[in-house]
Order: sequence, then structure tokens, then C-alpha cells
Amino acid sequence: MLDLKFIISNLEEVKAKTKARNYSFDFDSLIQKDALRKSVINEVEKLKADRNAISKQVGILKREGKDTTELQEQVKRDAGKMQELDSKLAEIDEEIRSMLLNIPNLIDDTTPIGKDETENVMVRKWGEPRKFDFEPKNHWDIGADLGIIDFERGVKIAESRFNVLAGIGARLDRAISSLMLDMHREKGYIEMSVPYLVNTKSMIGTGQLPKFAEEAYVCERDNLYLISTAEIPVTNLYSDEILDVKQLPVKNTSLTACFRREAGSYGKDTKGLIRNHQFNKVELVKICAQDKSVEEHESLTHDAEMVLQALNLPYRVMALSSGDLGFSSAKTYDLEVWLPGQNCYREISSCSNFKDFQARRANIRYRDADGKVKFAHTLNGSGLAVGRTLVAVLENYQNEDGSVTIPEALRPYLGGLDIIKKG
RNA sequence: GGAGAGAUGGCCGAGUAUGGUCGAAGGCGCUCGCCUGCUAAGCGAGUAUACUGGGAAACCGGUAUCGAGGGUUCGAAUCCCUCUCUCUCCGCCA
Repeated sequence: MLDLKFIISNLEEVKAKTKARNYSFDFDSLIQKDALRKSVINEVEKLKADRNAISKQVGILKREGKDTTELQEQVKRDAGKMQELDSKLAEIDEEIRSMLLNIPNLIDDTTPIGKDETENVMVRKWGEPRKFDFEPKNHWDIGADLGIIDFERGVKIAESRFNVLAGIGARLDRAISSLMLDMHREKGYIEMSVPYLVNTKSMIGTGQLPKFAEEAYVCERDNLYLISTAEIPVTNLYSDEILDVKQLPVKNTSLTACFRREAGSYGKDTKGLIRNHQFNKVELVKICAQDKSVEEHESLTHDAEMVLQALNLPYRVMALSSGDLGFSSAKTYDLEVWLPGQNCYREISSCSNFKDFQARRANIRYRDADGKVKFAHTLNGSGLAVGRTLVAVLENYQNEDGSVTIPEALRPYLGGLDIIKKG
């Protein structure tokens, strides 16, 4: 959520930056509403000031045993008017809030301007794609052949885009998660185990609601939502709290299942593990002081990259262009891992700096060294998507005979196992 | 699921019977100053937020906020209603 005063005093900048992300918003009606709001406030507060003064007078006179009937009558005359204005004001406030909740974050000045993902900018590249002397297979073929991914039964017990990992597949998934959590813990992140169901307030806090309601699974009866990312519970852990600047930065990591309806993506990535309704992800979340988020964003991205390096998976870092940027983010780096089976780089992590956008919604603040209470900056990134990492391992480490070599870094988590073979 | 208790500032906690001088005692914490050869202790002062009007600003005024929403009243932390959440006991259960 943007600060209304900031919008008003920097209207042209806000309009331009909103347009840069292909968003249209009627700022003029927001400005009008705000003007209306101020005039109503003026009117009603004048009435209330009078009322309060008279009431105080009544109290004093009563104690002296004097008659106050006339004063009381005087206040009664304005009671209806006050109530009317109060409810009008409440209505206007609600309208303004709902408008504000639907305005995306301002893009950071270093975010490249571009119409969509084709204009994302590569920041750096790590590792060289392996040269195969055979035709590399897709992970769904590798997984099915090895009997470690069971797509049919996933569909049977749930619906399409659900899958089952079996045997070494399940263990590999767990090994990858453990490696990630251990690496992050060594970097000072605190591991958190959090609810997978959250309330509406939390969904609004991080920006999933009200705008993206169709993306979320809902438990209507209990008014709870399945999380689409650990960002939601882990960031909202600090909602309505005032942290001390000495506690910052808060650095948390959390492994959760993530649930996404993937509405509107029918036909895309229907095969394999790339776009499932449920997947595991290790998330990194930071809460920091306002002047620290730029460097914290860089280091968070670096922390996510280290997992790919530990697994020796080639990747590139892309700065998302304004047109591809998520609603709440000011700046995002996507990590894209090389997938030889599909002969392309695919997103495996998204590291974003939200600045104070989420903090305003979730009311996450801190007391700075100067004693002032300020909105914190929030950041998060996948570190990494576990399912997609599994995909990358299968495709990059596949052998001609259909077996898959286990990356060195994962072997300690698999009792020293170094290769997955058929049968 | 049944019965009961509760929700007050950064935190703890009084106030609720008897509505008014309560933005709210006291304590802790924090900030500044003093003091002590360091540390601790001690002494003094200060210490909510949002909105809004005026002002270049420092600042000054107003309104709101004691879980949320509504009601009674000239006036509500305090009385009434609804809701949410938390805790305790019982039941059930991984």
C-alpha cells in the first residue's frame, strides 16, 4: 500500500511508475475522494469539538448542582447531523482504503523499464550448461522411467497438476529441502515452521488479497486460505508489531508446501513438476530498516544463488522489467536454472524487495535509533523452489542409461547414495 | 463440543462496583542530562499513534483511539448488545 499523502504530493511520478508496469488506475477519482474526505472531517470535527466542550461544561455545572437542561438540548440538536457525517466519513474511508489496496507498489528506480518478461535484463550468469553426447530427456520421462515420480496417481487422488513422489523421489525432495535449510541456517536465518492456513488479514498484509483472490485455495467454512508461499505466514508473523531496530534485520527461512490454483494458466507446463497446484518451497524472508533493504536484497539473492552453486546447477540472474514485476514488489531478481531437457532457463527463485509496501498493509514497524517509529522494509525470495530444484537435478545429472547421478552436496542427506538407477 | 475467565500504551499492570478533572496511576524499558576512576547502582527530566486545521519551520489547536462493531447518554476504558480472539477446566484426539 502506498502512502496517500505521498501519492498526492508526487502524483505525476506515481502515475508514470504505475503505467510503467502496465497498470491503469484512476488516480483522479482518488484525489477527489480525498478532498471530499477532508471537507467532511472538517465539518464533523467542528461539531464534535463543540459537543465535547459543552459536555465538559455540563459536568462542571452538575457538580455545582446547577441546571444544565438548556446546554443538553443544545447538543442534542446536532446529534443527528454528526451521526450522518460520521457514517458518510466511514464510507469514504472504506472507499479510499479499497482504492489504495488496489494500487501496485512503485517500481524502484533501478528496475528496468520494459513491457513484459521479454524485456527482463540479465544481470549475471553462473556455470556453463553441460554438453550432452546424447539427447537429454525431460524430467517427467526420467522420473517416470525411474519410478520416482507418479503423475497418474497424483491425478487420481486429487486432480491434474498434483503429483506423487515415490521412494528415492520423495527422499530426494526431502534431501534438497534439508540442504537448503541447513545452508540458510549457516547464513544466520532462523528456521520457522508455520501454519499453511492463514486468515484474510494476512492475505491482505502481503498483497495476495484483495486483487488476486482467484489464485488462492479457500477453506470457506473456516474463512482461511491455503498459503501460496511461506512469504505470507512468515512476513505476517510481525504484523501489528513494533520491532526494535537492534532486532533487525530479521532473517527467517521456512519450508512449506505452497498451494496455487494456477487460474488462467491452463495448457501451460501441463507436463511434469514445473507448474503444480502443490509444491514445496524453502523461503527466505527478511524484515529490515528502511535504509538497509537495497543491500539486504542483494545478499538475499546471493544466499539463494548459493544453493544452485552448491548443486553445481547453471543459472542466470534476471532483473525483472517493470512490465513483469509482481504487484507488491519494487524490484525483483529472478533466478533461472538451466534445464537441458527443455533446452532453456526456467525460473526457480524470485527475490523481491517490497520496501514499505507490505509493511504498510501488515502494519510492521520498528523503533529506529532516533526513537521514531517507522514502517519496516520487507523482502523475500525462494531459496529455492524444491520441486523445480528436483527437476533441475534430474535433467542436469541424467546419464545416457536413464540413471541420475546424485550431486555431491546431497549425498550426505541420502546416506551416501550417489546414483539413482532403475528398479 | 461443554463450562468459566479475560482483552487497557513498546512491555507489565491499575482503573470498570459509584460514567465527567482519564490519553489514561504505578512499574519496567527507552532517550537525554547529572553522578560514580570502568561496569552496576543512584538522581533529575522526557517518552503513544493516526488523521486534521494553522505555520517556512520549531510548534500550536482539533478529532479519534482502552480487542472490533453497534447502542444508551449532554458525556463511555467504565453501562447494554453483537462479534472476534486469548487463556483455564472438562470432553475428544495426532
